[in-house]
Amino acid sequence: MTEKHKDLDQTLRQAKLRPTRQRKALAELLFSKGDRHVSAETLFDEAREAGVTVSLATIYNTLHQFTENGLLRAISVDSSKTYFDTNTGNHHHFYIEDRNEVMDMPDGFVKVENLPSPPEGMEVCSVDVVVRIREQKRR
Amino acid sequence: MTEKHKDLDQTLRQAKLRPTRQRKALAELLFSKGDRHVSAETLFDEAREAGVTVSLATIYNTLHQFTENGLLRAISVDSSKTYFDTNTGNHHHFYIEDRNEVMDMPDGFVKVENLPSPPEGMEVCSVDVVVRIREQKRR
DNA sequence: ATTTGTGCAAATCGTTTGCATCTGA
DNA sequence: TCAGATGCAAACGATTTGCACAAAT
Repeated sequence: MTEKHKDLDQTLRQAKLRPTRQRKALAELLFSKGDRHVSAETLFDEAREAGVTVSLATIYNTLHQFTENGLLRAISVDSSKTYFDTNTGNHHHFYIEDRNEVMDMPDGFVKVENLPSPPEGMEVCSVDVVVRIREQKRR
Repeated sequence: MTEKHKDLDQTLRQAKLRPTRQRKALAELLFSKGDRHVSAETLFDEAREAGVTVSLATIYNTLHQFTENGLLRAISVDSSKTYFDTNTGNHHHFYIEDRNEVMDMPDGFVKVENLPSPPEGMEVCSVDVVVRIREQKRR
């Protein structure tokens, strides 16, 4: 067993998930090439291309389990598909409207100020900023 | 014909939409009681309760036409349903997670600073801030 | 041996579409 | 009159679910 595989096993165990063949394969696709944004469908295609056999149902299960266990973060930019971000840190997004694509914003300095406090008895889960962008119209 | 109806006709004409029975009824539901957030389904139910006969297809058509013509604004807070806001001005939202409910944030002072500029050749359509909130866990 | 995960196909949910019919200008 | 609007039911795309079978501890 390679080093890489040991790491993946670790990651999965830490997330209290059994390191099954499918989960290891998906974890590798997701976490071994920097920050990524996937949808169930794109990950499914990618898995197929990589020769990994997984069902779409398992892709959905896995994405949700990874999200619940802090390995992924879900983002809603568009009301039709859910995207998952491998960067779970505090940061915001660009959303390219015509291309249905999510991009991380180089973070560390975006600041949201003067937020009104939430209604009585409510607490803040997260503050999400989405900057919708499109190809510049020629003038 | 009442004053109110004349106003609605005006609004619709300005939006280059024929003031049909359905559109007038929906416009009245939407615009005669302050700022509101509806989904196709909630508006549909509301219309039924008000004794207005409209099909769900027409609800969807109308919501989209109103949006394209600046009478409504679409918001994506949750990746499953689309919500429409009768407040088309520049403002942001609270989203109550457990209740699937959108609330306007009292605006005028929320500031987003230090936004990185969009990638070359892209322009900003909008900057949307969503603060996700939930009932405070008792301690 | 027991618990947990997987795959398939059917089911669900929000939304869209095609098309025949109706309505407002 | 006739472009534009409406309603219905069927079609859709993303996601979920039920359940029998397989794999991990």
